[in-house]
Amino acid sequence: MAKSPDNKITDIGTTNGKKESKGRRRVEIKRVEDKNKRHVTFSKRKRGLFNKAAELSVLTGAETAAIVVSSNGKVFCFGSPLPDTVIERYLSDNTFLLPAGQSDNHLQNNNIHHSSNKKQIEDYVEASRRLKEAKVLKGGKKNNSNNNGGEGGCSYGWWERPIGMMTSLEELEEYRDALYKLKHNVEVRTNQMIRETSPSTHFSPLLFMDDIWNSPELSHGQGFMAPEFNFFI
Amino acid sequence: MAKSPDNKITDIGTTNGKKESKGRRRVEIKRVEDKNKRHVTFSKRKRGLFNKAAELSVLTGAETAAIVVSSNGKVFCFGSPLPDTVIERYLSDNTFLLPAGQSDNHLQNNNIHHSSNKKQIEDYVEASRRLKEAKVLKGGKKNNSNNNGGEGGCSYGWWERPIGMMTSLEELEEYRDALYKLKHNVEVRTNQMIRETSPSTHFSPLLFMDDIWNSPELSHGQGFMAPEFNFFI
DNA sequence: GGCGACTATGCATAGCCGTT
DNA sequence: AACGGCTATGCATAGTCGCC
Repeated sequence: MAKSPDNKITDIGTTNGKKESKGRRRVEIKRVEDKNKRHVTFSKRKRGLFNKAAELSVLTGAETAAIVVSSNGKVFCFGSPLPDTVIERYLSDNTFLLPAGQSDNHLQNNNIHHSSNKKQIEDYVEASRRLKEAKVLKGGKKNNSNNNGGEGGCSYGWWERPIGMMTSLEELEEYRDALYKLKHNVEVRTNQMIRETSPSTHFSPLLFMDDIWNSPELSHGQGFMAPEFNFFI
Repeated sequence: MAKSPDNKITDIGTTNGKKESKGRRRVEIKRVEDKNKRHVTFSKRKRGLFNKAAELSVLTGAETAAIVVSSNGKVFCFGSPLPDTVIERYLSDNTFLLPAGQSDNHLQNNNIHHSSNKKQIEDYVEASRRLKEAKVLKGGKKNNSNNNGGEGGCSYGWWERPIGMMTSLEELEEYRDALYKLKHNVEVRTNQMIRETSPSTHFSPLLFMDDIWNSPELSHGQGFMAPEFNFFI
């Protein structure tokens, strides 16, 4: 066990303890206020993130992409096939269930969520950390639904949440029923359209996607990284 | 252990076999051949990747998104604001795609767009975006105080809206397929919940594959995870 | 003061095992 | 055959120092 016996995670800054070593110290997951340190952290961790993405890709054969936008608005990306390839994949597989409403007018879009999101994600990461710690300290069986998280209210509507976040059976069943209706609706409409238009001649919604996948010039590149990566690490 | 002079991940294979232990062992970064192990690695590392992305976001205030597509084709994603938000940022940052390049570091970033595919990709992205917008999942009854400013006040369920606005057959079919997937997701989840229904109306320990990420207590909707996340991991 | 290099350490995770 | 949990360990990285 690497941890010291008096592993008190919460008091890193030892009140009167010895001055710690020069090594890595535990850091709270909240915004780093010092601008300099923040930038360094950004660089280091961005690199680490991309590395992880690359490794995951190689190890498991998964396609991975990571996008990072610095607080200055600079965009960095990594993708195992090309970032765009993976993103296309995401968009095509995920056209449903997304909160949507993210308009196409880039920066203009002043989604109110954005600002409040920061705080929430901080809370959430912090809470997850505390949960993990609690588990470690207790060392016993997992203590689910413990009060670590503290805060309650979800600020997202239930319809915006992934299925896994729907906690009541009623919600799920209601949702399922709604989907049945919608499915039926769509099916009827689709068939109607098929009848109205032409036979099944033009069935290639994602044709060009395949073109991209199979393009030899694109597939040999393993893990693409934006050039910026090289000088803003 | 002393630091190795070169810690690039590519030199990992150098080490000769060391002693065996139960702890983590050095692993070469190459495809894991054993299917089971590969799956486990995928799950663990995907989780780690998302965690890193979240932390980076909190620490530095950056926007981050990560997309992972398993070798089975299942799509998982995380985004600090919503994944789509970050992706939009990324996509709209590709200003160099436009006739008048302006971005500083041009580069062929992930520029696969020079080919004839470019237009197609753009069209596709645009189409999927429109499709997504058509599916704005808003206006459900249920709670939610948090009236997100978007376009909230639809008194009818979203599934009751006319779908006549979808003008192309492709869109409809894609939509239908998406619904099938989603329906399946919901069904599986519902059944799972019914099976697990416990006296204590609260969260079942088995409820979420990734307790940290999906726990309603902890995630508040920030750091959005794709629904598919629930049945693969 | 930004950038690299270094160092000590926190954290992620490979392998295993017990449950479901 | 997926999942949660454990343990030991590799790896990432916070802080520091030295150089530009």
